[in-house]
Parts: sequence; structure tokens; C-alpha cells
Amino acid sequence: MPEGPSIVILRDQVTPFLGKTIRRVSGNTTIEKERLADQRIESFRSWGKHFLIELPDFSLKVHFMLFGSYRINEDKSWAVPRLSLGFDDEQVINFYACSVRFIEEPIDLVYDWWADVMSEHWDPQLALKRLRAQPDTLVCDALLDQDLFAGVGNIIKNEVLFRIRVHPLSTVGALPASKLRELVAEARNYSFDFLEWKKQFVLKKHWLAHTKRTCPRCHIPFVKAHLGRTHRRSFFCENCQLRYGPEA
DNA sequence: GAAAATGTTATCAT
DNA sequence: TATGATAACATTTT
Repeated sequence: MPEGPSIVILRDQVTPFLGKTIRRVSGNTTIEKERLADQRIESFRSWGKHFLIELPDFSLKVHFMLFGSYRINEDKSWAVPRLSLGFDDEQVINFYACSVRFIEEPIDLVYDWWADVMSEHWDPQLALKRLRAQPDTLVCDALLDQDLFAGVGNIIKNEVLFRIRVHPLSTVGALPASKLRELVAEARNYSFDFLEWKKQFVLKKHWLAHTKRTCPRCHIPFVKAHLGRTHRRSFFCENCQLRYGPEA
């Protein structure tokens, strides 16, 4: 469910609830959910993988982690919602298996919008600058760094590196300037392709690297390995994805 | 049916 | 203190 573009889709799907007042609250969350009753929804926003519901005096942050899901005007009969928000006319938004938390401060003070690859305020220059400040970071870690590329997840990581022909174990500092620019540009560009494909329910069939066994360019087996700080799955071609780095 | 996975955070060990 | 392994959360797909 996660990755930034999916949250953008959710944000779009709930626009009919904008300005409506929460009438009923339930769910198995341990937060003080009763606070949400009678609150009017000021806006729905997203930052990276965070889905934000802005209310007059505070906001709610929903993070879907790995397994989270939601239903609009329908129930998952087999599951108890983590949080269910009821509105007039039996309208409802149900969140399942996600993390929900309150944010007390105004969310513009909490989030750096220029770091969100899906945001209109995304700032590639700033991303570049921050990348150059950490030359030893592996590119596979850099792409997953939510302070740098908020919204990028493991699928986007693998697809971006394949597109720009960069080996996941390359270091940021060893990339030629043009490659580094490509990395930043493609992180956003692929995310928008992801968004369109996901909307059309054809995301998976457009994967060129993620979960794939064979390189579509070289027709040789991909390498699958758990790389980087977080040991996340990487699928890559050792032939056409160049490894830039001190020892390579 | 086991294993793995689109993710993150807290805690423990070194 | 910093780094890294491990656990925890919880659901769907392979």
C-alpha cells in the first residue's frame, strides 16, 4: 500500500469529505480517538508516505507501514479498523493495520515540503545539495532516505536505479554530476509514472527490475540481494548498471 | 503453508 | 556514543 504515489491517490479519493464534520469515531487504535469527534476536516494532505488529515486545532497522521490499507464507504468485514471515521449519510473512511498519531503543531511547521517527491514544492536543487553533503552514502540508501526523498520506497528505488543504469552499491560521491542529477530527476519522474500506472491498475506490469529475474536489456539474470543500511531487496543487472565507487 | 514483503521505530547488544 | 542486529507491529502474495 505505501510509497508516496499511493498516498496521493488516497488524498484524491477522499476529496468528497473535505469540509465535512466527523460524526462517529471507532477503531482499535490506542490514541485518544474521541478527540476527533465533531472536528471539521480542513484539508487532506500528504508528505511522502504520510497521509495527513488537518483539523482546526490539530492534525492526524496516518502511516500505512507495510500492511496498512483503507476503505472508503465500505468495510473489510473480516477486519477491525484501526480507525473508522463516520460522517453524515453513512459515509465512512476506514483505516486498517496502520499507525495513527496526532500532530499538535501546525503541519507546515512539521514538514519540509521540498523533500516530498510528489509535492509541488519538491526542490531538486536542494536534494542535490544535500546528497553532495554525504558522498559516502550508498545510492540504494540515499533513495530510501525519507529526509531526502520522502515518498520513495523500495519499488521506486529499484526501478529508478535500473532506469538510470546505476548499481545500488554505488556511492553518491562517486557518481558523475550528470548521473547524480539523473538520480534526483528520475526519483520524481518515476514516482509520477508510478502514480499513473497505479491509478490504471497496471503498475506491476510496468516493473522492469523490481521482483524480476532477468534483465530486460541484457537478457541475463538479475542479481537479487539485500543491500544497504536497511537490507532491503535490490534487483539489479551487473552488466548494464554501472557501479561507481571508491573501490569499483 | 511457509516465507517474504511496497515500512518504521524501539530496544538491546557490541 | 555510535552502529548494528533484532523485535515488534500485522496482512497479503508468492
